[in-house]
Amino acid sequence: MNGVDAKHRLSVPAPLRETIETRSQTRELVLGPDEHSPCLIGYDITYFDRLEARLEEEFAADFGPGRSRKARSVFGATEHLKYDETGRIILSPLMREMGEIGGQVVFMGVGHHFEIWSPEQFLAQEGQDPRVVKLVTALLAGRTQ
Amino acid sequence: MNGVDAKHRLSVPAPLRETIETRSQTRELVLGPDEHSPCLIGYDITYFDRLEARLEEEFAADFGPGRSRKARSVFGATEHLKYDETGRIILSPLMREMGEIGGQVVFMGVGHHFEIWSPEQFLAQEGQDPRVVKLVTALLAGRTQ
DNA sequence: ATTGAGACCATAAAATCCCATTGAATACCC
DNA sequence: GGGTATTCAATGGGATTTTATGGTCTCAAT
Repeated sequence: MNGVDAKHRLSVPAPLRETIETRSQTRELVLGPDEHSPCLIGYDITYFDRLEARLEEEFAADFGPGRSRKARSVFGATEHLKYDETGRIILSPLMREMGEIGGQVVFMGVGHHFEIWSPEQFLAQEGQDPRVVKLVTALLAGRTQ
Repeated sequence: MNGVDAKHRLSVPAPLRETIETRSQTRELVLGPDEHSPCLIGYDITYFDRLEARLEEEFAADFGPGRSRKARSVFGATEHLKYDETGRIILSPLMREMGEIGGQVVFMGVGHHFEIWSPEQFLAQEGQDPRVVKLVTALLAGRTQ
């Protein structure tokens, strides 16, 4: 679990930075609101390209309102963030609001991308896996890492 | 049976390391709590990739909430750990807690992945194979192999 | 002036590396 | 075969590096 300080800075966990950098060769990530849950999702820019390609594939020559709607939902509220060698990003007020983010967050890898959760918000969700609930509960209780 | 030292280091058995390295070409493994038993499960990253692929296959173009929930349950409580040439990993407090791990552990291969048990926890489970119980009992009593 | 972003330096804790020791299993030699 | 070297796995301890995070300073925009 990582803290968000008074300047809204947030350290991206080093292992995550490593995969981002090996995948994309940049110190850059894309953040946005999740479609279904009160959390943020993040990924490296190569995955961003994949999302674009998927949209292209799905709609092809169709430039109707459906495409626009989908594009807005996928890309509309995203931000591209660079982090320096100390690995911190700055969360904008919008991101903090959309992710319901307070003073602490949990990074959760979910395969191709990752999620950023407020631990309290995570535990408030129905139907989470009990193992992950246990993990987040332990994090909240201060049993570290 | 291997010990967990004061720095929470744990030697991964050499034969297991060998299979991990031939399978994945890395000195890296994924650890997480088991779904049903109080133990940890571990696997190499090629198996991790397979889990990812299976998720992709199962949900395909479906990006609904079910997919997110499944991804969180599969990947959410896992850690990727590297080990050096001496073959040791560091067990985080959370992993020790979720695997009910104390000062000693038993590695148990179960096909494409392996399990890490506290010997006491293992013996406390109902319905274990008597031969394995005998083995773990012997290990606990100090009779090696 | 105030605010916030961004660069930079500082620090405590934790992870990682490196070297040394033990001890068991195997190879070797007479 | 019996005894002895040799290898390699597991582990202990210290030194070193990395990480997460706090603080300061500058600059630009408001």
